[in-house]
Amino acid sequence: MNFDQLAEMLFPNVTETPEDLERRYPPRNLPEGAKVTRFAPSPTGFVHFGGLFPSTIGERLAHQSGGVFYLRIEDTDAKREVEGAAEGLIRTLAHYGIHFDEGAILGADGKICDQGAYGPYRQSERAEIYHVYAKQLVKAGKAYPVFTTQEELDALNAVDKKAEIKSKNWQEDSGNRAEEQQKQREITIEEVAENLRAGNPFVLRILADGDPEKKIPFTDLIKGTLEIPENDEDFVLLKSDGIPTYHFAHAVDDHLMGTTHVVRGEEWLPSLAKHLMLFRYLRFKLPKYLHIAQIMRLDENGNKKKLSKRDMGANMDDYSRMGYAPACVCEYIMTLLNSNYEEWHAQNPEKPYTEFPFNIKKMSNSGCLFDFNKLNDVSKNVISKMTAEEVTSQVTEWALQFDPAFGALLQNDPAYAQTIFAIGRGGKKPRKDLATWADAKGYMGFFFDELFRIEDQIDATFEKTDIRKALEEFLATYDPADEMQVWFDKIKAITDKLGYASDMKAYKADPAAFRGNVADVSMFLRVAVTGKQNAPDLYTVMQILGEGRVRARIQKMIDSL
RNA sequence: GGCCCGUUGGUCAAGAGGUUAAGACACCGCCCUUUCACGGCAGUAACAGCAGUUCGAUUCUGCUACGGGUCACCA
Repeated sequence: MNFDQLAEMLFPNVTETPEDLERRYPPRNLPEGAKVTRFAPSPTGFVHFGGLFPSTIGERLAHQSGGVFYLRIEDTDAKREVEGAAEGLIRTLAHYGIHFDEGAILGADGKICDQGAYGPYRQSERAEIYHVYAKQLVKAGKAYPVFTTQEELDALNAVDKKAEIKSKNWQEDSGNRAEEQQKQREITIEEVAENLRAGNPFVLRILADGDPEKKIPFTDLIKGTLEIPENDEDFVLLKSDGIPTYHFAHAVDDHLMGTTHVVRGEEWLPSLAKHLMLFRYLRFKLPKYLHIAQIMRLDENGNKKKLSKRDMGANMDDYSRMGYAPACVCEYIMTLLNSNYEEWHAQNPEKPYTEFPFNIKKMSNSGCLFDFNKLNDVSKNVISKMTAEEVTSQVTEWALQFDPAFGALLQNDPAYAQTIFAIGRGGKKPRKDLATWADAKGYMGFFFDELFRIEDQIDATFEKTDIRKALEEFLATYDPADEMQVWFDKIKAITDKLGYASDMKAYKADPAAFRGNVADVSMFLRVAVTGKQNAPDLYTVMQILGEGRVRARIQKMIDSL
């Protein structure tokens, strides 16, 4: 077989050589130790939690080392592509603080465009580049074409690939594959010529020289030393439409774009042998690999499952809807990424997570389960440190989008809203009640007459006449100008008048001696004023509500008794 | 089924041939407190199993079990 002749027949239009490309995309001029990483999604939908994860790692590695973080769109499968997905991806990532130095970016017109010297950054636009290397491989006798007729191709596209694989008999399959592969390798130059004349499409397959009985030692930066069986499968490099498969595009792109560290999910581990083979055939320097463990969830039977697209917590847009602040989600991701992050954060409470010395060695090599409890806790801590102003504007922004009626109330009187969110904020022991913006309504809704209603009842064990008397007495002596202590002393006085205990210690010593205590009287007032048994400090609440609202609500409660 | 990866409390995890096997979340109790939240203090709870190496193994080796991933002209 004359490989030069074959290469010319298959790629007559390719005139460039790999050397030309090397010149066009020279090595990057970066300081020692600078890492070049990328996020390389296929535009098939929204950003997945499992996608934000590796992109955060890539971003940290690059920017922490003074390197480059770029975005490459892997749109080599036109069948699965979703319109606008790439744009959405970029927007969502930016929302979570993931910004790219180069690659596919969002132009002023909201459309994708390229920025940087190593483009194009959309694989669909790089066909000629791949073909240069494809031709080289054919010339070297490392790749060969396999022809199919159009009818066969249509039939192939028609079947559900996944269903077919599942129903396959594995043992039978492995024997057949080697046989069929051998037959395809033996194609003659005449057969190629004939097929090309007939206009039959072909795929380009690699000529695998591996022996799966032999193991290649390989060091993954997260997994450590692994043993990879050599690849003996003549996998597809170019599909019949001339577009490369992931494997081929990965080798060519990450080489030309100068990627130093490939961060991707561990589901790629089984195809690593293919990539090692490609880099060897193409004489490319192998990048470092970080194969990260999957994010899991618990299924109905209590087994761990890969967090899939349909699961709650998978789509990053879900977090926006649920009211999680991006800063909280990022913080949570950091706790999952590096086990010593929380410790560092405790010691450096004021520093942003971007200053954390992210360390590959501290990354888990087993999967982790998504934990809303932990996310909520992290969120409460993050939000408790925000200023009232910040919380007000974020809650308002969230509510306007997802709870317009509530949003309108907040927007109507921003100063009032801010006073509400200032409760317990600041100081050494800030209130930690909000985990999401959506929680705000439940805690604070009663401040608005439109949302106020009696949610918790006063315990039926108390005499209605006691309640009425307490509330009436309070109205009689209530003066909003009172200092807190004066205000509470008045409540104590009412308590004593009722024959309740104003001294909690005395009450606890002998509960039977009293009909109730000052906490009970406070509870009457709290339910009347807030509609709830649990609320922030009642004095503060009354101060914010103002005399009119306080009196009206208490009167309404008296009337209802 | 083959191949690959993994397995420390309910969850995330530190650790390393000799430790009372950290810490965080969750849960529970107590204290503080007029309720809630916060805060403080304590508590329940773990090295998947079996062999081997060793004076000693959760840590090293092997096997088993379990979990996950993968086996496309998808990425």
